[in-house]
Amino acid sequence: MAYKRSALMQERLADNRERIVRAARKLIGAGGLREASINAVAAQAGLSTGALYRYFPSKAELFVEVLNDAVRNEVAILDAIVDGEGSAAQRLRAAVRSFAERALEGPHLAYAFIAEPADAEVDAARILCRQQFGNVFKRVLREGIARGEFPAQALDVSAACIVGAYTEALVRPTATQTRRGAGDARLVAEIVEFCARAVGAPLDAGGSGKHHAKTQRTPKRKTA
Amino acid sequence: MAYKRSALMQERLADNRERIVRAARKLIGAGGLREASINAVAAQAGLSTGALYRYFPSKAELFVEVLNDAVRNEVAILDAIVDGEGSAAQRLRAAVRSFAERALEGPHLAYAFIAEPADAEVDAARILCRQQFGNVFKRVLREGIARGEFPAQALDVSAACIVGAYTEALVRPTATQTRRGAGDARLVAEIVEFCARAVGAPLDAGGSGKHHAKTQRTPKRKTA
DNA sequence: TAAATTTGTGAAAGTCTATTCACTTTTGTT
DNA sequence: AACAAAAGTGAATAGACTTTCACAAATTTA
Repeated sequence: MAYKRSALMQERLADNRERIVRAARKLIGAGGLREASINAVAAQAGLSTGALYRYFPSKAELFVEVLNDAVRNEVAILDAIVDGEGSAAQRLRAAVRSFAERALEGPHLAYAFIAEPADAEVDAARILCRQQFGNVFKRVLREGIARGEFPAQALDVSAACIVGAYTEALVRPTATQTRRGAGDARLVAEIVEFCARAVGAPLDAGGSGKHHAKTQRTPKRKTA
Repeated sequence: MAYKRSALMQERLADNRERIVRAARKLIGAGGLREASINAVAAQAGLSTGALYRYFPSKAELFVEVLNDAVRNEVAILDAIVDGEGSAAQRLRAAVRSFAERALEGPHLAYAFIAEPADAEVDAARILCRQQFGNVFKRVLREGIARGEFPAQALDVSAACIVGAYTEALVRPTATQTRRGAGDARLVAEIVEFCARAVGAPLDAGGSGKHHAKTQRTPKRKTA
């Protein structure tokens, strides 16, 4: 009779797949794509190299999945912020801050996902991801402009500039091995204000942008 | 008696070296680091692979030299603009515009130099280069703030954001295979205004930033 | 428990490219 | 011209990977 996977087996397979993805994400987060060789990923996941190929046809496809997972998660968070309460300026600030804070938690991951190139295949996926980030910002911008909060501007250019601005500002210190923790809050605050000014948002009601009511709490990265 | 290189030979060797560097730059410009294999560079330079190693000890060192050459050239241009006439805001705009325009001429080159990672060695060199770009912008910012043209802000963060903003805005369309030429002027103008607003510069006297006096002509990339 | 089928293993094969090196050609000295 | 030294060649080497595959272990059916 035909072979049928038991429920338990189903679960174990799904679990393996999950563990592979997580292993890859962890390694990328720790040391960029450079550190995430197939062997390393397999070892980290507690499987043999060969087994990996039962779950993913190639390294590239594995990475694309890792990328998409992470971005889906990220975009969901940003979406929630952008579709939330408050003025467009407030929401824009909250979105930038949220993204920046999480990026600082896993700098290599952010870098790998936004900038570090790999196969053509992965690159293609990444471009779509960047656009997804851009789209979130475009939404707030469009709304802010419609409401008269921001001056008229090219949405796509501004959105791309925002993504680029904080990417660079976040990645540079990473590369320079700057000590973590200390100046992070200030760094994030400055990036937020840079972006706010850039889109022509009015000054933050709370003052200089350093000590103001925390309108939106930044959720932690999903762990499940 | 000891071997002594004739003047003619000296010249030819120097010429070869130069040709290798140019070949590498050309290939990188055409298709990024990916396309610039040692074999390809050698062929493009009209030499054998082996010969290349008489001029450079490794691929990484060759790339570092290409990078430094290009950046030195670029920074010199920006320096001239930043140390020139006019308000800080005008000079900042001119610098961003100049950089953006030249980057659009060789998009892959700009990308490879600013973002595309390679060996640790090349990466290290690139970080220094980015800082050099950042320093130029920091100078205008500091001056503008001192003069009361711009509000107080973290120089290093703003400078990094500027570099990041136009990098992303310039690179994204490249990756997306957008048609060149048509929207370029608009793209550059929008990026310039984004950065100007971001540092808190007053509105451009010339209006929306699209049709205004060309205060500073952008020099072409050096060809010699 | 035996046969059938799927899953897991890890050494070996395949791939891609930087680097080397035995050899040829060219250049400089006597 | 004859010899020494340097520059140039490109096939072979080398190393770091991904990917495969013959085989072992585990799981499902009868």
